[in-house]
Amino acid sequence: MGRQPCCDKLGVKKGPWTAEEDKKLINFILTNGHCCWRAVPKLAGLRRCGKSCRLRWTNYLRPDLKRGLLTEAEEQLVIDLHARLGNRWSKIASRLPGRTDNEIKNHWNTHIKKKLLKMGIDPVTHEPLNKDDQASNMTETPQDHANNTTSTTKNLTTQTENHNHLSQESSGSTTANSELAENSSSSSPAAENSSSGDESALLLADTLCNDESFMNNLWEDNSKLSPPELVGDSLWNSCPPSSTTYGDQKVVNYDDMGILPSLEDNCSSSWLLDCQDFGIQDFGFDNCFDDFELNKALSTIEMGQNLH
DNA sequence: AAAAGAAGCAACCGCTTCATC
DNA sequence: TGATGAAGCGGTTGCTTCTTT
Repeated sequence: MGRQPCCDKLGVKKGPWTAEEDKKLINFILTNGHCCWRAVPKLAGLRRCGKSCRLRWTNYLRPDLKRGLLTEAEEQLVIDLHARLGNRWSKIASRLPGRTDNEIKNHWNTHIKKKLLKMGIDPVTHEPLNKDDQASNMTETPQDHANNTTSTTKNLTTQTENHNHLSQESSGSTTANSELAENSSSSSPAAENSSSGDESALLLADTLCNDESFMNNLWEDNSKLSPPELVGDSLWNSCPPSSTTYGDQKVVNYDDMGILPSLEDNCSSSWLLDCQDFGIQDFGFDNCFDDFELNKALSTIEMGQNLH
């Protein structure tokens, strides 16, 4: 006796989801939640596999999803995390709220991979493809340097002093990344390729990267180099992040940065695009938004569309 | 204007992990 | 402790859209 298939293959619809199906799924989940994905299609009146419903919800319908291309900062973070975690897309996605593993995986394969190859960096190992590239990397400007993973790691050592200062003041930030630290100790492709002489530096780099306040600083620098320009991103980057000053160091507050938008921000942008397609009343959300919030969000979307 | 090729992305498949009994 | 089922994950496929010729 083999394992039961996740769904009855007969009569189960495949392929792209229709607006009607989306509507049913959204209505059902928002009303009842998803106690058991296997039961969802039946209860929601969908001829779909539970797995398919879960995927559709997590990758496309979830209210807290962002839309649009990844920003430079997000891309850089993906590269950094990929160097440390490898193809563990869900782990990477968990560090980028509003982004799905599927989205990041697709973006990696279609954009970042090519970018890295163009820069002469092996997207698998995050090492220079050949020695010539390595030599050219040695002559690059500090700004170029900050735009690739290997250089980010190298730069980390130069910022140790600042980091130590910051980590003392921002208590508790390192523990939030315990999993990263755990993973990076052995499974990182970059780490695997490093010589034993670099181990202490890598350990230091790991420690630094595990410190959110430190990464905030890096991100802040990156944002200076390449401010988000996409209209779609402007929806959730429009609010400047607040910051806390530690001595002469300014640390950007994570939750206030565009890269980690609040749930409210997401609800009022990407998710409402779906509402536009269906008509928000169809979701039975009439009570969730007051008129002001709803009109504000919809007008924001319209403005964004007019810019295109 | 049409065809061909490339790129992007949503969705599927099958394996793994985790929880429960 | 092993069997089972549900959910999660990563690789892959295939459709749609865009670009080039």
